[in-house]
Amino acid sequence: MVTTRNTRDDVVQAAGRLFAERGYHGTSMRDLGSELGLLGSSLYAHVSSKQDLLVDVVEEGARLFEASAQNALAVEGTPGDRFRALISGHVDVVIDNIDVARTFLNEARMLDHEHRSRVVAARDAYEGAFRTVIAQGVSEGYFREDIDPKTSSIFVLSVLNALERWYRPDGPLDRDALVDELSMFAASALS
Amino acid sequence: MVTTRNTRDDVVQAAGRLFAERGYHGTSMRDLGSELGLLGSSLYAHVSSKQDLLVDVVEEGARLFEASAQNALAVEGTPGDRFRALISGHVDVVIDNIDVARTFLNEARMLDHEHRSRVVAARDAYEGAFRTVIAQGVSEGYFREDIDPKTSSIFVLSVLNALERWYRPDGPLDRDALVDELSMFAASALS
DNA sequence: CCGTAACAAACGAACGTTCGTTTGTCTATG
DNA sequence: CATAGACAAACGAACGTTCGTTTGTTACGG
Repeated sequence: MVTTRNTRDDVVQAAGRLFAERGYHGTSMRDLGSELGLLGSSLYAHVSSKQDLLVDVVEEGARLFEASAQNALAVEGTPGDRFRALISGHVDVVIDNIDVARTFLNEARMLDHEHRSRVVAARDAYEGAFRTVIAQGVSEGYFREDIDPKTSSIFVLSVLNALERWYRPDGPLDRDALVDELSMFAASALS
Repeated sequence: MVTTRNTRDDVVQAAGRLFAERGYHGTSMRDLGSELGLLGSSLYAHVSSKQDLLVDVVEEGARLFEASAQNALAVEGTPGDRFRALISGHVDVVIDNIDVARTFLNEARMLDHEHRSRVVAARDAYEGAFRTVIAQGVSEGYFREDIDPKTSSIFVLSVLNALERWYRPDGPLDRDALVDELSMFAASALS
């Protein structure tokens, strides 16, 4: 008989899964316990509060997106290369961490003011990376001159963030096809 | 002193506002009562359950989007004209009924199976309208030949649905500017 | 190598609070 | 005067969390 014991990371991961599926307020500590074969009360051996779990999941999401943006901004080559790196990195973050990404995108507003403003700042910085690269693309002639980097970055991020809503691992588009389709769509929109 | 009494529509409208802001599970009947200057229990003079309120709001959303799609499909002229009508109608629905739209887009999954599958069907039909018009555009030479109407409709709807997340009535883009920017972006992406 | 102390993980009961909802009563309006 | 709207009290269930305790594993001194 294999009695696997749970670690804190198991709890955080399961929390991400349930928060993504049912929402933060739609998930009870007893729900979360059941998911791990535990009582709700047993979770407090690993975490200090339910809010704490949300903080952990959302901050991991913020870290993942931030790292992806930093990586893309450092890509040498044309603005088009960096633009594609932003898209490729975003796709990787979402499909490799779908629960974290969904919780980050949908449940961050349930955080208290302090933590939420940290997340808002992270999101603004992430959008700033897109704006920067798009502005580079405009000034270097890769994109149309009449596009507004601010508005365009919102539109492009809209398409990327929606991935969380419809992507299925067993769907017809694998990672590479997804990046191709998204890059083509977004690049065409700006060219 | 004007003590306006509340009607059922007042309750549904306030429910839409709170569901949009805090989510269905993040809104209590006492919260909703406070919003109207009532006790939570007083709401039961108007509705039979909290779930009922969600059904009302979400179904109104479904009706609004469906009507908009029907209207756009009936537009005479080029596929480009119908495509712009789809976008224009979507923008109108969202900015004129922001709370209903947000609840429809984000809280429909909290419905029980029966009602949710009705909403999923409505959403599929709405996406179908986009797919149809895009396919017309491809076969009549308005859009690129190598685009997939199914994938493209998802991408275009991603941009439109995200409007709910960042649109502010006092923002720099008014309705017409919004329709212009979105139509330009989407049409460029497909051309 | 054995025995024991320390520890982390989980239990199960209970806490106070909030939840959605029901009930019976009052009040104002048409 | 009938009725719809609101009140206020109360219901049982569920909530997040705490508590004292038990269990299984790990580390170490003799």
